[in-house]
Amino acid sequence: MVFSVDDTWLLLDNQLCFALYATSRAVTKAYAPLLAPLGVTYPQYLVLLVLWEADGGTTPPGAPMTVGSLGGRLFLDSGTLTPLLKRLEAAKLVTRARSAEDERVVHVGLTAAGRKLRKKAEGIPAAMSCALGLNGDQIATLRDPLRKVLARLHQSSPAEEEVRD
Amino acid sequence: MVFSVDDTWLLLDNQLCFALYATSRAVTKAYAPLLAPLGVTYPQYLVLLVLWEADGGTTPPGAPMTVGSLGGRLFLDSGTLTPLLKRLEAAKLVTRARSAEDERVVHVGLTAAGRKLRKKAEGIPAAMSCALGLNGDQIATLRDPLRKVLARLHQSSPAEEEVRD
DNA sequence: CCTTATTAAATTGTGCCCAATAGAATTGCG
DNA sequence: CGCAATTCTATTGGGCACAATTTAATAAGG
Repeated sequence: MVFSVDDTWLLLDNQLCFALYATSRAVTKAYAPLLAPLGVTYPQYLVLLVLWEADGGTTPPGAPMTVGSLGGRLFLDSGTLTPLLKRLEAAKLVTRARSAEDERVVHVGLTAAGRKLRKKAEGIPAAMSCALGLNGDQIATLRDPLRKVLARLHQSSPAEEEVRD
Repeated sequence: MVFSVDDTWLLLDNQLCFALYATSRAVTKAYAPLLAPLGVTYPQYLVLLVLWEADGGTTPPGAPMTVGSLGGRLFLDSGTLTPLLKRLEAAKLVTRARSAEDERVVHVGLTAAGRKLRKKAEGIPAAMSCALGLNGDQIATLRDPLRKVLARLHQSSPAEEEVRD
């Protein structure tokens, strides 16, 4: 039995991209019950992860997070982040304020409630690891090649920054 | 230097789920220039893949595709598919028609233009393989564990079908 | 039969995502 | 300085994704 390359590669279940697309959606759905107690969506949770990190232990007042730096970490632009941050602000988890030095910039920070939410989130990674059926090694084994692909895609289509040759 | 487990696992760049989420979005974006000549989006392309398969060589008139069977393949429900199929219908690529035997069911089929589009799509998998920087083996090595995770997630949260014990 | 479940799609409402554009502030340069 | 590029955020508009509800048709049980 002979298949043409095209026939085989066009089959949905042979495609990596579809596996990626479907799994990503399924994972996001799997977060819903874990995030419900926190009252946030998965993209909102990602914003909080970045803010918790920036807020973190050593020398807390590093450069404050902005819409742009958040977008740099999450690969999202203001078109997505602005309304999302407004919802987090309405939920009283984050603050948004124009920078005094540069009025173009909007600083994003955690409220006390937002900081406090971190405690309730600490069990989530372990719960997801269990839901996915993967241990730490297996997670790394899957994560690292994905980050390689991601880096390559961002290289060929950089998120607006200068491309150095 | 000692990190608590929670600290390490909450770091964005350690998370598999974020790598999945970010890579999936980047991949969808990478499809845009490849799909632009066909005039469809990535989810619309996925629907066409399923229809092309069902339309395919051996014994063409297998059971006709329906909104439900399409959703079964793509893990999407009518809330997503109905408007998407209406757009594909408006683009004259697919047909939608109530089944005569069961008026609840909507048959989805390809128009001549939809069938013809397959030719223009045949180069896409190879182009993506190149854009991702992965050969066939590497694609399989990444795809198969993703499908395992996907299967597990669909098992714990089945898409509405009966759960057998 | 005839009523009650069940099923398939469609609809509604909320929240992403992203491209394109617009506004406003700042920077660079002549 | 003055003004043209640049930068940062917000806005607009289209297209997913999904939960929850609705509508219509069929199946099942008494």
